[in-house]
Amino acid sequence: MPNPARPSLTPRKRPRQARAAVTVDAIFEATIQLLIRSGADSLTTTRVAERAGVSVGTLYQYFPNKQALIYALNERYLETLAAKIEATCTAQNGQPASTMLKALIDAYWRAKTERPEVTRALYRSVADLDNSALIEAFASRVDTATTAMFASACDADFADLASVNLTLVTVIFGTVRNVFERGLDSQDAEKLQGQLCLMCDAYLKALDGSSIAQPR
Amino acid sequence: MPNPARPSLTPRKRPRQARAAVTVDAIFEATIQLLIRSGADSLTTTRVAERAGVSVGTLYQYFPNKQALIYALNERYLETLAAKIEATCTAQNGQPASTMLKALIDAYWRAKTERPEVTRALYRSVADLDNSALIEAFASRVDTATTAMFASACDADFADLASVNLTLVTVIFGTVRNVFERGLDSQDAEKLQGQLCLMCDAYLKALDGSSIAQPR
Amino acid sequence: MPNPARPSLTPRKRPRQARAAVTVDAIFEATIQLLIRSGADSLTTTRVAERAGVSVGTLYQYFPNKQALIYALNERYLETLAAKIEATCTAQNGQPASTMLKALIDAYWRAKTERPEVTRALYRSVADLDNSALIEAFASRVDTATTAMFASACDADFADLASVNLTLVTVIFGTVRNVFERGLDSQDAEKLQGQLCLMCDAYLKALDGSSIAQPR
Amino acid sequence: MPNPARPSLTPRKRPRQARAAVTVDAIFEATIQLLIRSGADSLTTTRVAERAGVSVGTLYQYFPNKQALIYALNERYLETLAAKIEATCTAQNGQPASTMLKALIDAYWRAKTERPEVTRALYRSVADLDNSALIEAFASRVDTATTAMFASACDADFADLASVNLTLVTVIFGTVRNVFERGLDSQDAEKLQGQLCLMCDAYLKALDGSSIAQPR
DNA sequence: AATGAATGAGTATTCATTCAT
DNA sequence: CATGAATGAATACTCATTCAT
Repeated sequence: MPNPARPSLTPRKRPRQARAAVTVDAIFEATIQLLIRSGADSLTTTRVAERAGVSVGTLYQYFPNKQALIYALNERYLETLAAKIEATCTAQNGQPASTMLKALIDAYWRAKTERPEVTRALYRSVADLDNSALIEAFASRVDTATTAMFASACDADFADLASVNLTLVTVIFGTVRNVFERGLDSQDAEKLQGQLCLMCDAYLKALDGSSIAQPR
Repeated sequence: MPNPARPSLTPRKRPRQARAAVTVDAIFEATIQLLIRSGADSLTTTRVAERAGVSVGTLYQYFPNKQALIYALNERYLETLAAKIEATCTAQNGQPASTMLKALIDAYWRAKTERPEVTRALYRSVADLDNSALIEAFASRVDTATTAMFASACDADFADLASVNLTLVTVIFGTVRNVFERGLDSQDAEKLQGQLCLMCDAYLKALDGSSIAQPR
Repeated sequence: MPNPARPSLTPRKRPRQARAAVTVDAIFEATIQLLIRSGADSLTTTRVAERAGVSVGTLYQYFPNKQALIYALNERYLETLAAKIEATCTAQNGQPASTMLKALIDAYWRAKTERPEVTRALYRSVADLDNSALIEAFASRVDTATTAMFASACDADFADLASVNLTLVTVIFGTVRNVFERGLDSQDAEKLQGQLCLMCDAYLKALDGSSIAQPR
Repeated sequence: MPNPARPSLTPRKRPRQARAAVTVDAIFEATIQLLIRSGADSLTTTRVAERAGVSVGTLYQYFPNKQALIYALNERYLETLAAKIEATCTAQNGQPASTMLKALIDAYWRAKTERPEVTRALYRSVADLDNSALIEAFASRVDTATTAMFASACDADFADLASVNLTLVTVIFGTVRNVFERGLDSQDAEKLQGQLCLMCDAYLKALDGSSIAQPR
């Protein structure tokens, strides 16, 4: 429930006509570019509009304020990301757990590394914004998808699936974030991806022998 | 080599007298408080000075600009954190790897969770700031300490210690960060800490059987 | 009780040093000049500051927002006006009612006509502003002063002093306002002032014969 | 002669068809509503159009600019008011002066009090607008009507009718305005209306005995 | 050393008005 | 005739920083 005191973060109007959609996309793209080049601090609505090739007024027709613009940008980003993860999960239905893990790690890693500057820029922009709602929505979508996937594994049965799922997702996502934070080069990153797979696999196998997960 | 174009981030003068140290501490504390309460966006030097009980002029006697203040704050924070990790690593010398892992995870987790709002505030404030230098210095200190520790493990010999160390540190730090990002409650967090230990342990054991690590 | 939702109208800080007082006075004077020349609509804080010979920032050190500036200006104006009326009332203590009336009308009329453009400018500027609090405070001060004066009249005793006082004050003030509104020339205005005295006098005499006021 | 520099205040086109008249009326009504609710400052053409249920474009078909809209609104208002006063004056032809006075005061008072928020809103909106032309036209119509009325009084002959008329009209109109300005409650207002009648009556009687008015 | 008044460039945001559809 | 997306000049207000006292 958003605090009614603080200004709205919801878009002012949805683009109905084709050209309006183009306008909104241009604004989003311009925002990303500026975020990458100069960071969130020097992001001004005027510059965004300028770069997008529209007037400030137009920008404000679609976003009630600057925060709402950044918010919407993150929303769009997370939505795309969630969709990718969901697709991956669906595709892995019935596979062995180890294959699933590899696929999940790979999909997430790839999505984040595809346009690394975008990832970095958004990681940063998000900072001051109160986007917990977005994060929560994203987390919930992902949880649902990955949980369903792991539940369908042909070679494992998890006693406490929720816990296992939370662990895996948190570790994977966190590791990726930290790779960006430390600015690891792609060689290190690649090696690390492999080690992460290994680690998660080992984790599942360890569970297998414990009281949490039972061999089938 | 710092870019000469961007303003200096180094403090203007070091506090020599006792009361000056008090002043600087008050400024740091005030900054943290404001960061927690209202976020980096509404952090102004005037407000920091006000809350610290000094005049703006005084603040500028110690910090050449706002960035330098935040930079110094993070520096102080990371220094403390690094020191804690180093202490932990030293204390674990010669222990079994599993014990080391547990200790490292616990130490880091505790340091971050002690004053969660501070952690969160700093995670955020850092965003726009170009603090890669800080992060790198911190990472390097930590790497040295943990590498030395793992090398001394009484029950393991790592074929590629650097790789193993990087993996563990990245995974652990990243996981903690993600716990904050998702805003997990303390119950979930605690459970996750246990699972993380389990996972790292399993990782080491898996390495044991592979070509990377050889049993002694 | 001011609505806490709308921005404060109270000054940000009181000028303590002599030069600060000069600054504030310059701002007030500049505001009046601009109000006279171009009206409230085109009054911008930038222009006020410019004309006052200070920076916008300085203006905002003393007034939290534009409204507060106009509010303070009116406050100052009404305070001066109230003081003049109070002085007049005090001076008339014990005089015959007719003399009092003449003095009151004369004092108010003169105060308003002294700098007619200022009067006109303030009449206008007040429009959108919620200055009912100011008006009320002013009215209350005036009521007290005039009531005390009329009560001391050596030749009359009012059965319903409150009512008589309200009538006289409302009629006098209203008439003056309307003179400005219609833009009467000074000849007409002067004649009207005389007629107003006559009318008020006649009113008091009429009351004398009625049940409201008793001859002593 | 209107200043050619300032934008025209005359309507762009007169509504010829019935539905156009409805549109214009809706725009007027919407303007009044917004004026009442939020004041002249936050009155925007977009909002007026929205509330009137038409597009901004349509609004601009009838009014060349925002000022013209407010101007026209006041014009309409003053026209109605003038008509009411003229009707009252005509109806009083040949009556005793005292009756006339009572009728005039009553008519004006009633017209202003009927929709007090409208009165207040228009009193305010007018402020910045250069509507002296409107006021003058209104004053002239009223003067003609009241002068004719008083000239027909069956029981009085005024030596300086113009002066008497100006006095009465100014006092009455001004008093009413001040009642609104001070925000008197209806009880006080009613009492004041009575006292005003009394006062004006007394004024006429006083003139009777002086050199200005001669008994017939 | 400390103070805090003054500065003014810079920013978010609004809104009257136009004009292509 | 009607629409409403686009415009961009204009404005209130902030805040890092300086410097005279």
